[in-house]
Amino acid sequence: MSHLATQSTGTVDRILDVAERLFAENGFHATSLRQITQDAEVNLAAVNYHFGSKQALIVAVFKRRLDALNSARLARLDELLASDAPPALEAVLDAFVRPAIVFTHASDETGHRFMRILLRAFADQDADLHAALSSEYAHVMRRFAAAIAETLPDHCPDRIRRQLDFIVGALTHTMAESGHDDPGQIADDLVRFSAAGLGSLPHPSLQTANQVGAKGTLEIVR
Amino acid sequence: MSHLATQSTGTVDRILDVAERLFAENGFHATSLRQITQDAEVNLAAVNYHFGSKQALIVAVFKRRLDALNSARLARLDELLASDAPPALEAVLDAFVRPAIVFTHASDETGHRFMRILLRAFADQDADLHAALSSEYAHVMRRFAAAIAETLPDHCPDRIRRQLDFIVGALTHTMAESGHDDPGQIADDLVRFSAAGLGSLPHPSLQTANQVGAKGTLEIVR
DNA sequence: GCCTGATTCAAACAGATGTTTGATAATACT
DNA sequence: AGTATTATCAAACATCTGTTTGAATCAGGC
Repeated sequence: MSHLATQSTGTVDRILDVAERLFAENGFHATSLRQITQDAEVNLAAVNYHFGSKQALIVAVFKRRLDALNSARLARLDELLASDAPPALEAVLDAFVRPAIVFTHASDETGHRFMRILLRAFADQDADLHAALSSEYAHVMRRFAAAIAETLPDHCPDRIRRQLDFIVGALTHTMAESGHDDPGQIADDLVRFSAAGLGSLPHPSLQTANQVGAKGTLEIVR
Repeated sequence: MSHLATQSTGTVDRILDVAERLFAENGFHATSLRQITQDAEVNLAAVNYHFGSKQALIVAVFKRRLDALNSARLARLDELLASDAPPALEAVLDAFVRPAIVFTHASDETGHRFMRILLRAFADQDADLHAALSSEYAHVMRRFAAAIAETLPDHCPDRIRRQLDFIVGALTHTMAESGHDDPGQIADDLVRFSAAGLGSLPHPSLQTANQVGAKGTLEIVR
């Protein structure tokens, strides 16, 4: 018993909040359980009691926020697909990009903090972390890749998915580094930037036999 | 005495090589000096003797490779600017992107390893590291931003610099995550992608008064 | 030869780390 | 009521961390 089965006090939430902040500020390894439990005003043993280990705590911190972000993305995508007309490329990209940007620039610093953790997760190639996240993220990325492929029917889906990696990189980097600029402006720029980039794909008619083996990010974190 | 003043045996080089590998594999904090010195077959105290501290070793690992990469970039940019005709946007972007991609996909795994460290440096917002790198990188980024601004004379330089952040993000992410695909193909795609994105900048004529305060990545690591 | 500086080495230092333990307090159930 | 489960707590566990020390070894100059 012990792990996972509880929903009682604010202890586990307080741990998650403080851990999220400290992970973003100092990194996973550099943040000690004593630091977390002290700031959260809980006992040192509470982390191992409620989560099982430090590693499990890291994963828990991620899943909590990622669920919200991806839900927002998919909600916007569903809304797009519900209408009769096929969605424009810009609209699909906007559904993917804007929720992330908006979340990052939330009034409190929560979003910005979390996005720096996300960038860290890309850097730290932590096997457990990737495994935990891929189960959630894979679904989302597949749906967006499919929606984009539908707006660019002439193009190879693998190629599109590779380009999507560019967008993810630009988005992640921008979210982690950007200051307190106007989030709407940033989202506008990135959507336009990405749409133009995708639109510049050469037509497959003159495509020579090139390998698209492409073990890109898609297979690692989504 | 002690620090920095030596160039004797292969001890310091052996430490740098092993440290670079382990930092890329496990991160800075997760890599211990005992691990490094054991793999390098040198004494534990050698790191503190030759570099002064673990932090100084981290910086040293970076500077060694970054010098080579940025030199290659600037050499290609100079070559471009030397010709009479003003360079095309794609050519400037290529001079920035391709050396990084090629270096990342070097025959040995050195390049790929190092690029994962670089991504880690973006994630870990280490003050000392940023300070050490900015002194070198700032020069390079300023020159490329200027060259790009010259090929897009109508546009606001601040805006261009912000777009350059998108490219850096896409490049860094791609280099850190991409497998053993064809590097030339990746560079081609990214250059075309970036050029199209930059080319889609709206003309300043209809530019409303929007702030471009933009404390982007440029000021942090270059 | 001897001496001087630079380098290596084994050992110890002082602390921080994640995790476990066993007791204690709080809560829920019957 | 009383019993069982859940949660919190202080303390200790074993291990790892970066750094320092002082003696041993090597180099080259005189």
